[in-house]
Amino acid sequence: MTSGSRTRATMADLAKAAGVSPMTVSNCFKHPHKVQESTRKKVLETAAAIGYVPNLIASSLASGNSRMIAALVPSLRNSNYANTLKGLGDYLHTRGYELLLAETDHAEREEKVLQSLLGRRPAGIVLTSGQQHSQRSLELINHSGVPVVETWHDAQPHLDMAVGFSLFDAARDIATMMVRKGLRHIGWAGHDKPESARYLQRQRGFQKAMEEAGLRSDLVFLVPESAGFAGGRLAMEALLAKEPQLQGLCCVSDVVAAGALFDCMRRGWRVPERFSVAGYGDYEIAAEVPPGLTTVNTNGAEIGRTAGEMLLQKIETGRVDAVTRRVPYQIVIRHSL
Amino acid sequence: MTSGSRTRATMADLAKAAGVSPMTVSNCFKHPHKVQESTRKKVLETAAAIGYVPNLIASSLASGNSRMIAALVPSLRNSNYANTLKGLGDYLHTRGYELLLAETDHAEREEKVLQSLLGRRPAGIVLTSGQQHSQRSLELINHSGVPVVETWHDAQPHLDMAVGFSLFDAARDIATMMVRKGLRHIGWAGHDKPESARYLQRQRGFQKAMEEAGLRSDLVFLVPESAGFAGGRLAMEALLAKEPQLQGLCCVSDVVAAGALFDCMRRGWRVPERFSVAGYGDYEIAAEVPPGLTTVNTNGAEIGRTAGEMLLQKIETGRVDAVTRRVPYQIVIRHSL
DNA sequence: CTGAAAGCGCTTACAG
DNA sequence: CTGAAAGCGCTTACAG
Repeated sequence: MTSGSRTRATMADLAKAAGVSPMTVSNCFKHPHKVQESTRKKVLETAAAIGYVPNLIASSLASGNSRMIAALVPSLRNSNYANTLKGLGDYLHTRGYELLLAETDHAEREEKVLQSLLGRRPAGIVLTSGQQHSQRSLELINHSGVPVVETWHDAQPHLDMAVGFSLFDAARDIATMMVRKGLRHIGWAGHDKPESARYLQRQRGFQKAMEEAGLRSDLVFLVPESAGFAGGRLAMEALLAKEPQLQGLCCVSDVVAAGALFDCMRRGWRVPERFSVAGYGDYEIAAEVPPGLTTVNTNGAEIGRTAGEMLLQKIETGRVDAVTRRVPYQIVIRHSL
Repeated sequence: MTSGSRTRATMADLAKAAGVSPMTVSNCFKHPHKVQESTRKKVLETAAAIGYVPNLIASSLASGNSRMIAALVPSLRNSNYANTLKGLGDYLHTRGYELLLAETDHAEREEKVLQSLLGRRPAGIVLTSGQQHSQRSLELINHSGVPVVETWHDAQPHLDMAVGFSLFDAARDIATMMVRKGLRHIGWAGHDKPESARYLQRQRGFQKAMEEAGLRSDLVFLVPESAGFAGGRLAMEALLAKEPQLQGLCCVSDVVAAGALFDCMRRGWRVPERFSVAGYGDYEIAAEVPPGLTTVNTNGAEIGRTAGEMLLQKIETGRVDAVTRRVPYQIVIRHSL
């Protein structure tokens, strides 16, 4: 049942059909108050009757506003980014903007992707910084003059605007919570990706909490990001070898934390009686892996929505209330500590 | 360090700078063979020097091809869809197309989203059918005349083209595998979403395998999709009550299967000696949850890439080799059965 | 409240 | 191989 009229009605067609000029049609959609009630009604009815759908490409070219926001994400598989994209997309939709998406895990590819995206003349760009951006990428964006917001970023923006939360504070808070439970020998399972400031900030937050409590802050083991759940087991093994009295593990992510919980199950250790585990991210698995992972929810959707708000404010008014915004995180208490 | 020249160089600027006509510039990019080597070289160099980025909005309007593919997905959190999007996006990028993304979980919202998207004049549409599409949605698409491919779909396309795999076959194959392991009492943990043919097809595949083996095919329990991992536990409990000798559980998804494995751990049941579990989807968790979940990999990325291929073939040549394509699935053998 | 006209930055037959 | 000209479907001052 494929068919479809290949020639869509244009604004001129609609104008003729409704017996008005094209510009009145345009006003009916863009500035309804400028046109008389009865005229508008007639135009809108005619539009529905002939199935008129405004051509936003022509609109973009004529108005200089594409109403498209380009989003670059390192990976859709990361549910944090997926949430950010959902928060962003939902917000944009309510404002009549569309999402132009590109996934780029490599910095080199990022430049090419950016080139293509920029050709589309997006009204704004959302950078989700799983990685650092190359100098050339920054130049491309800068030269384009398109407003940008960096997400999952808690420092000063590299470019224009930024939204995120304090990775440091969040890690410190949950580590402090372990201390308050009475644990004295606590390890950190991190990732060995030195170029990622994000992981380092979390680790520093953990270490700060240990120092504040007068505890060892060197029970640190870094696993490759690619290890997935297995990273939790690797960290358990390494840190237990270093400190046999280890009572708990504070993890760089829920994936690693879930891996640690699996390892506890394997060992027959009860959680949290025998061993405690803290996660980071509040992924879906956190709620489901027994006995429930205590973790920090970093509110990805809200980060996305905030990024959208900042961008549209900048696009439509030329200015923003604040170039950096923080989105609150929450510690979600379940039963793993 | 925000700046950026708000006024970007146009093709006319570049033409003037390079001392040629705009149309020669256009040809340098679109039909390089039509222009003399030396001329082309000069134009390209000048373009790089002034940082010219072709305006694809103007290009789209003039040529009638937006080179944008609109993709509608029910949820980005589902890693199957995330993979499909990645496969699609990577392919489109190599072909100079961009991805216009929208997430819609509700059929009603889908219509509004479709309206906006269609206004963008996408060259093609990818529908990822987590749900049925409303009559109105189908009409909208049909009326637009834009080529569409439905993904994760194994029957005849509702609209135009479809790409997927046999949900039935995949489920039957993995269930048959359980039978071959010598299991006699096998249950099905499915989802109670009657409108989803997708779940039903898997269930039928399971039941077919049981019938072929002369085993009971009524050990079926449906859990709400929203139950997540907990669904596995619920199904275990219900089916064990129905058949105390239950030896294995064939699951509608890896999430449910992982939940079943968690429940086995909780019970202290060794897998697969005491109990076997089969998954569906090969999500990240399948490889990581002990002892490793045997499951079916449905090749999401390949589905996305194939969708892209079909669409671009249709867009650029006006026809396709086949309106329906299947992407092979694989059974990934680990240790849960 | 309504409209004629120019223009957004490209592409595309059509000539030369 | 190169170019002048019309046109894609809108929006936007500017008049009336």
